[in-house]
Amino acid sequence: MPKISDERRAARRLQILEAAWRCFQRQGLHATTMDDIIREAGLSAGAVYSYFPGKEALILAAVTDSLGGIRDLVAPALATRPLPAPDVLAGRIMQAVADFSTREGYDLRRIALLGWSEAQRNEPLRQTMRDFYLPFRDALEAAAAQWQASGQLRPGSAAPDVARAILAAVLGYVVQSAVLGDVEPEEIARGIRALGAA
Amino acid sequence: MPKISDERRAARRLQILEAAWRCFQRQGLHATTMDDIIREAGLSAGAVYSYFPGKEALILAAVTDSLGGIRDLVAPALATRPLPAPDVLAGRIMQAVADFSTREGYDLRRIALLGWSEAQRNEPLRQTMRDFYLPFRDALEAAAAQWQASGQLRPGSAAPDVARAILAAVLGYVVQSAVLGDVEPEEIARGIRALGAA
Amino acid sequence: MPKISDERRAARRLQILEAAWRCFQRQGLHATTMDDIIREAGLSAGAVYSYFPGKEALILAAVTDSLGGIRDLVAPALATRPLPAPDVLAGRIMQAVADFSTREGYDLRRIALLGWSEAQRNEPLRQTMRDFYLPFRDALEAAAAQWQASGQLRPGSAAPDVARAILAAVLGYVVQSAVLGDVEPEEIARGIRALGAA
Amino acid sequence: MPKISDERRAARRLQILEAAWRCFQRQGLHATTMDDIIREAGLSAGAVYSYFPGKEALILAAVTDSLGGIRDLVAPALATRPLPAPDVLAGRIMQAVADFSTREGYDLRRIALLGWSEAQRNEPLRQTMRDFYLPFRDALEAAAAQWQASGQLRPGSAAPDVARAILAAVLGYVVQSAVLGDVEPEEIARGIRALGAA
DNA sequence: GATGAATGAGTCTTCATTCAT
DNA sequence: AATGAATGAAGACTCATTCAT
Repeated sequence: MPKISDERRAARRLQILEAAWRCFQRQGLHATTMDDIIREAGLSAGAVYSYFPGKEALILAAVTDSLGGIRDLVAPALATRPLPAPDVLAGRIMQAVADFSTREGYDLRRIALLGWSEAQRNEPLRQTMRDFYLPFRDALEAAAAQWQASGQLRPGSAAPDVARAILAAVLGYVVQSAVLGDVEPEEIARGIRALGAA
Repeated sequence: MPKISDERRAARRLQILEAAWRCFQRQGLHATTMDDIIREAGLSAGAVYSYFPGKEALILAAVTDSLGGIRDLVAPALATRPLPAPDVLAGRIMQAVADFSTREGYDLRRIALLGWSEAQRNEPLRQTMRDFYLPFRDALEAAAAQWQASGQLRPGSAAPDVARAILAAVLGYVVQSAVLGDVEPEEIARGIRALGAA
Repeated sequence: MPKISDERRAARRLQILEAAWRCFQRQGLHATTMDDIIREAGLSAGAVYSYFPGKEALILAAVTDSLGGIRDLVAPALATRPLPAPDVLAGRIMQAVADFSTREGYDLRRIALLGWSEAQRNEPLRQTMRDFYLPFRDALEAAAAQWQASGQLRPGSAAPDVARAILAAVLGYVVQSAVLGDVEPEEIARGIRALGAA
Repeated sequence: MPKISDERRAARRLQILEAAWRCFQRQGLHATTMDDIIREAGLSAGAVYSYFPGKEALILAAVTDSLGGIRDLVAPALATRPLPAPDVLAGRIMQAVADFSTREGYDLRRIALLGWSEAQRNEPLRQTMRDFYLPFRDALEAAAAQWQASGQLRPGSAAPDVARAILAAVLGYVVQSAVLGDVEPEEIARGIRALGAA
């Protein structure tokens, strides 16, 4: 039989990954069985296993790709020049995550929670996450340095602290939104702004 | 054996719950088998099942009790008078969580992540969390109202927004700490303070 | 502590046995747990085990006692003199079983089915049943001999065959009644009578 | 493995069902473990569970199929024309049951007892049995009407009563045979004949 | 390349029985 | 004598993965 084209292979891979996303988000990582994913993808067990060596790999790929998706969505906000004020930037990042989440069938916030949880005991996944969040925080730190230079931060403050605070706000927005469900990016942004006191 | 005293019963219950905590934190909620917990508790299967009707209940109890533990630790910070400035209060709350986590064998931050993840598809657990976080956020809102009254917030800001922002910072600290591991409460607090610009 | 009186012991035994009857009839032999019986009897596990060595013994005792109960109820019918005609006698026996079954909480027919089933793989129980049914059939055989002598049976017939046929009718009534539930002793009796053709 | 043919699927199903029959008959319904059946069938647990959703279904299928087997064996006796006399018909029906029972490894009489017992607390099974016995009794009633018409029953008798009496005899034969083991269809038939008195 | 039937180790849970108090 | 907490050996069922066709 003729080899399948690379293009077809990539499409198949994505088909499986999206099926996995839908299942993971619906039922969680562990409650999702390979059979669920196989059926959702409309393929055979053998087919799925020829694209991914196992469930672990599927989880890792699903999370990695999600993370990649966010990176692409968040990057523009970070690259905006002139750099928006801290509260505005944070708001835009959170909004990007929220927008990504409204995509048909994937609520990124839910997947993020599942991934964080899983990363506690899944070393490759943990590493993947570090590889995503650390550069992201570094980018925030660079932004903080600019704010500092332009006098938008309290004098004597440290860029790493600011980066950590803003990252916390973003991650915390995701948790709050997934668990309580009644928070908007704009509210958090306004709250941050409010803290910038008299 | 004759009827066991209420005190002994409670001690046994705690013995099992602590074993479950240790296991959950080590291996995650689903990767932990009842057998793991049973062995860790040093009891028999039947004994464990006579205190908890099943794994689900054990998960719920573990998370609920953890949450209760935090509440007790965090309450003093919220009750401090005069009320500390926003960044100081947030720092104290995060510090309380961090302190709780150093207790022998339970890292509360890890359990929190597991719980948030599980709450996505476990309705009783989700409700338990709402019952914990909502009043906590209300308390933050009350604090925000005081800050407003004393002119510590930017004029025209809304207390609910501030409460959401601070809750996000605290939750985000937990995520960042669990996933990246290189964040201290103090750093986030300083970062928040830094945002309170000129 | 003073020894319990024999009378009290017997009362306790009966209390347990009746609890077992009710449970067995409600849930079947195997679906009934010792705990069900213990709770139904309102005693402690230890108490029940001090009267019966185990579940097996409880089953055997429950069935044996049921059988004894029938024997006592059926005996008068067999002893009636002058001996009633075959269909009348069969009707009276079935009626006795039906009457016994209306006693509060024990439907003997149900217990009979459970016992027959269990006897397939429980040798002591099987033996107990043989010890009950064989003498009963012998008594029927004696009756048949009398019917023969008084010309109430077709000439040339054998008393053992008649005894087997009547026993079959009685047992079959129990089955039919338990499984289909719409049969009365009187109907079977009339049916037997109808067979005594021209 | 590619898709299995319907034929092979049916063969596998039967293989499992026959294994279950053998186990049930040997050890009873509840004392038979799924593991027993799995080993007897020479398959894996997963294979068995892919053909039957659980033990309950296996019990129901085993009994249902047994019942179907009898129906097929008994039907010819009921269809014989000219219709045999009541005692002869009853004898043939019982003989059909006895013949069925000598088949390698399945004693239908034992399975019948197990099924009756189980039907007490298993509603689907109970319904299956009603669906089998009721039409069978109806067929007997039709036969009784013919006997009546041809003057083979005592004048004034009712066909439903006769049907009930013959069904009782057949069921009772099964019980007597399973519990006491020393009864032949012919004996019961002769006994019934003997009751047709002078 | 693809299929999906089969595998079997592993999971949660139950329950008859015991025995320290 | 009585209690009822504790035991632990099963039991039913699941599911990631493989491989014959």
